[in-house]
Amino acid sequence: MLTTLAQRLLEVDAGLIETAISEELQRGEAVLADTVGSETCIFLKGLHGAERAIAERLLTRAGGAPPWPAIDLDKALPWVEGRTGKTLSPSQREAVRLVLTSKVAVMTGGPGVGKTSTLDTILRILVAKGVRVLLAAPTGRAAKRMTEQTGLEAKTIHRLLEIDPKHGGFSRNEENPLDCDLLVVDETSMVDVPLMNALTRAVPEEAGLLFVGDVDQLPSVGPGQVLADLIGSGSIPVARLTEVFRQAAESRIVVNAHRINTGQMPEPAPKGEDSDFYVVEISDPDEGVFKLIEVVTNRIPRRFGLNPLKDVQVLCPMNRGVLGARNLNHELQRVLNPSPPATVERFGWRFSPGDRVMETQNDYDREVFNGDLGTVDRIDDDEGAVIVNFEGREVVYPFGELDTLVPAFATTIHKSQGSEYPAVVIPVVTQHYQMLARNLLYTGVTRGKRLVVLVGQKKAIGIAVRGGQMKPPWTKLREWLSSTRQV
DNA sequence: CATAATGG
Repeated sequence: MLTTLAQRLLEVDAGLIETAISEELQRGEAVLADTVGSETCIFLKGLHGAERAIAERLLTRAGGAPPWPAIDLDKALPWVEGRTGKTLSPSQREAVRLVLTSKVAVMTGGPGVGKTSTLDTILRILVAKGVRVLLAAPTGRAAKRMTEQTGLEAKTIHRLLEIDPKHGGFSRNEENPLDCDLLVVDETSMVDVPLMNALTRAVPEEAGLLFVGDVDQLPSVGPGQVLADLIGSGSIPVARLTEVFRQAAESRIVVNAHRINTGQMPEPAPKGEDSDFYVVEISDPDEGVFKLIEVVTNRIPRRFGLNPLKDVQVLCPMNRGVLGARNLNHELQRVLNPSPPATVERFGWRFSPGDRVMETQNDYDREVFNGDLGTVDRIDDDEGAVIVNFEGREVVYPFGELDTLVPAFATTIHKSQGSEYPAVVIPVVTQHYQMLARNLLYTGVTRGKRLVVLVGQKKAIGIAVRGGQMKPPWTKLREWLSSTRQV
């Protein structure tokens, strides 16, 4: 893909490009993948230069003291607990202490470990001390959720940095830095090198930085693995939250998420025992489609009383293939909403009352964000619009504006990042070979709150758990951060 | 050979 895209872009021989790329790699400069418009293109740029700049800025700051005065936690913690009515665990308190004494810090942990309440405590203390805090996240939904959870306004990183498409960059930079004492970034695992470069450029040197996220989730699709490198470098203080509060410790979901992370096959509960984690074995993809539909439409509703239209989410490693999100959307729509009273066909999809749908772009006017799930309420022919219900709120989509709406009976694991569902069904077959990886399966499995069902080939699950096809790391951020070559 | 995000 690299070479074909580069070839199309540069109109040169593929062999030449391969040579150029390997030479760049030899020299310690690498290839940077970036996007222009909707096309992913490859540019030969100094990716490592960007990583070095990030490392230098972070190391300079990490060496300094935070801009807020020392905080007496023996007083501050009881004060917060009195207001929230929540008591923090010892590991959460330690995380609060570490973050409040560090100018640059990382807070990481999986779902249910209390990242949110720990962050809330940190923010309450700092805001009460008059510290100017800014909050940001890489996606619109994550920013919206952060706003709801903290009661403070959070923006997408792009909006915070005031993206300026005309000049192809951000208005916020060294010359026009953000006005804050601390910038908190949530869902940092989704931030890639170019965005982190822009972000660190725009943070004033005196200000602190806190990166929150789950390292075990999928890395950014764009270049780099920024959060993993920040943690792996050993040069930045890391608060790791591991104790799981949300689900009982004996939850098979939690146990198996951990097993997947450590390269072990997920283990179903002993036969006959109640569980929240199941594996339905299949021999080939076509049988998989049949069994998956059976699981979603019959077995889960009957055994767990869950509604397949609302509670069950199918999460696929990819869009393509019979067990891809695209095909399963058609199949599930056919079975779950067989004879709707009305139908509108647009952009290759059918929309009917009862359909589960997803918005795929942030719409700040209608307050609907990329990844938000809704249900088609009705089709208004007079108005020429589809009316979609998002969590009790009616949103009107004129027929001509349905291009950002897609059926959501099935979606990709990538798109599910940052969402949770009562039940999750994940097809895993060797057809998904290119995508099979630990963090992909981990991310999918940890989206399920009450029930997870893998419909797959044992061989494919094995490939994923063993790490799939490992790509050589092209990035050097970790090395830049670890090295003593500080400015 | 596949995954995804941003905004006016």
